[in-house]
Amino acid sequence: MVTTRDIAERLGVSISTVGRALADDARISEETKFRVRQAASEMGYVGNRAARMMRGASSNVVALVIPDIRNSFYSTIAHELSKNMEAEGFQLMLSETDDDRMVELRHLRELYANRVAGVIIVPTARPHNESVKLLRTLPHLQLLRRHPSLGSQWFGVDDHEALREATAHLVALGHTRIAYLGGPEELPTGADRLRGFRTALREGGLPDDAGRTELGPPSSVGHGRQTVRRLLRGPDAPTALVLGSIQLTLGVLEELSEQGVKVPGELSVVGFGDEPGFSWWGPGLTTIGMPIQEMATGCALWLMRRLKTKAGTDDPYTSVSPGSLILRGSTASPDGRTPSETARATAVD
Amino acid sequence: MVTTRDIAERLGVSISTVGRALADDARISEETKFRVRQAASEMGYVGNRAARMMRGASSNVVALVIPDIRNSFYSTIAHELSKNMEAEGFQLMLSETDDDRMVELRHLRELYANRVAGVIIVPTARPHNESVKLLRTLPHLQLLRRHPSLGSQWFGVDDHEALREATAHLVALGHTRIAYLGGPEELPTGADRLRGFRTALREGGLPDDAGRTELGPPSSVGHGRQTVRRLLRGPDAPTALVLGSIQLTLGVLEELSEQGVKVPGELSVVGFGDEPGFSWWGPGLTTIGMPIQEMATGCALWLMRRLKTKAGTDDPYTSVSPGSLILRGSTASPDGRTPSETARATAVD
DNA sequence: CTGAAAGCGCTAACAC
DNA sequence: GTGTTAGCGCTTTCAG
Repeated sequence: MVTTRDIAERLGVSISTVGRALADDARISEETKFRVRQAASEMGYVGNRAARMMRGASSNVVALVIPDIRNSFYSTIAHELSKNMEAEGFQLMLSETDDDRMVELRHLRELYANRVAGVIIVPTARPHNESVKLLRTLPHLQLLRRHPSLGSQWFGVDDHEALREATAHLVALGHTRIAYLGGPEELPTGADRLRGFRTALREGGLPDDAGRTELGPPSSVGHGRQTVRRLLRGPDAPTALVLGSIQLTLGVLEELSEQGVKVPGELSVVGFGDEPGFSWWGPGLTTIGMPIQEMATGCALWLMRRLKTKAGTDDPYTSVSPGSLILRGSTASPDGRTPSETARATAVD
Repeated sequence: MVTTRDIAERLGVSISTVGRALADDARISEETKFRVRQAASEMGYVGNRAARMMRGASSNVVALVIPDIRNSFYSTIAHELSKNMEAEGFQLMLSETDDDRMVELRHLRELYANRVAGVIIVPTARPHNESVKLLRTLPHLQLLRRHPSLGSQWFGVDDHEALREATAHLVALGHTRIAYLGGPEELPTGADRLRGFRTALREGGLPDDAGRTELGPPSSVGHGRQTVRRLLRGPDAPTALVLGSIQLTLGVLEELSEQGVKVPGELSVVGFGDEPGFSWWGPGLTTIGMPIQEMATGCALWLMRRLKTKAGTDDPYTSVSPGSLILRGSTASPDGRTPSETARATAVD
């Protein structure tokens, strides 16, 4: 492991001359700088960041704390962050919580021990008290989910509006028995999406029992499969289904394919997110597209700026990106007409 | 930022006593240990790993260097590593190279500057010379791709056999114009897969011009779309297609869906990898399943052991996991019979 | 059982 | 222009 001292000895100069030369200090002659850089390169010198950090330099590591990287929302975010940060010389640390607050805490402790420069976090439903304390002393940013105790720097999407729009689409088609399958209410996103669903029903003038809600683990494909199977077996089976998470959507699609359920004939479906396979599923999945990429880029740029300018930019900051409903073939009127036929019929009426 | 010194001052003991108490040194009385731990906890003390590293402690960070986390192979690997490492108190650094050797080099420099404990890398086609040097001084492990200059610690899958098996399946069905679309030959995986394809043709007794190979960027969905479009337009359009990368498969599936190509009627297709949507694509995609998860777990365990036991376990190590052909509906004889019909026919013949 | 002191690699006063 | 020195937070001799 070659150090500045090694270079100094070899060149017969002092350690600080080497340090200054490498830092391109104005007081060092060009010739010395050249010799030092030459030697450093030859000897394979790479500065020790641990030592620099002890001298007050800040880390160049930013951590991303998320439930599960296999969820494409999060891998998109990780990619976008990584790309933007690499350009600025930052490295990305990846911490998966599996939505377990104790795992989250252990990660945050490690991140703090490593004195990371910043943290971008999709918090668990109820972060541990110590997690909150740790984050208070670290530049951080919440993503998607927003927990009041973790400050007011937040980048997310308009979950309420997205679900409202998706549900309103089904209401407009004439559905009166609509089910919503999404994450638990204790997650901020889960609560917002559920509210959006209910808002649309209310605005559509539907009675309270028109909507049926099934909440559960948002990242469980299996839970999606089981729930949709149960929903369809019941006596008052819904004629339409709105999803509130990618993984649940994946489970539902698998199950519906396997059972040979006719979509949109027997059931209209609105998915969540827009995965590669969604467009070729059955008649094409009508789904809620989320601007994850844009959000992640914004988030990266904001944090980079925050970290570069030492300034205490701790002002509340909120960025809400809108989702968009992508219309394909999986939704139709309960009587079997397609959306366009319904539109025409409505126009004639 | 609270240090051991702060604790020492508050308790009126020396810094070394605090250090020893926190390290659970045998020479410190239980009472003192208790008081120190109490104070540390109250004051929110978290040890500074940078300082520890300067005293010779090793980092608890392992880096994963991959082309693109959005590729589900890599996100699965990242997840599996993360899960296994968290249990051992390690953190995961994520570095994306975008298959650019200069980006790869910049990442490796940073990783070295941060003195990471180890590196798990899916190398670019031709790593920079300095990258090779850096890796030599760092415990590392190659994943999937294997570059001779980067040592002989490698975890991967049997690409040759996987493609051989997939292609043999098509040959057995009676196809005589088979196309292979995969990554460039300069990637070790690309070369192996291509060889597997050719081996199967040869073993099937097909002439050299039976196989048509299209090599290109393995992670470009768009390239997959364009190539399949071009292939199908030609005069000698193949009757079967084997894919050699996930992203290319995604592109091909999108394009075939969009163009309404009849599968397996007009074209038999064998995909690469097994994504959620592959089972519900058209008639179900026959595809090459890769045991990525098992490989990643093995890889994590191996590296953890290697890092825990300071021992210089630098013996060559190679682990090859076998892929498996998953039969669904996208392959049939060129004359339109399904695989089972062919089997029966063959039996009768 | 506990304290004093040295030193890891680097940077930044403070000399000359 | 360059050298000397101190000190970041921690561990680890070496002394009591």
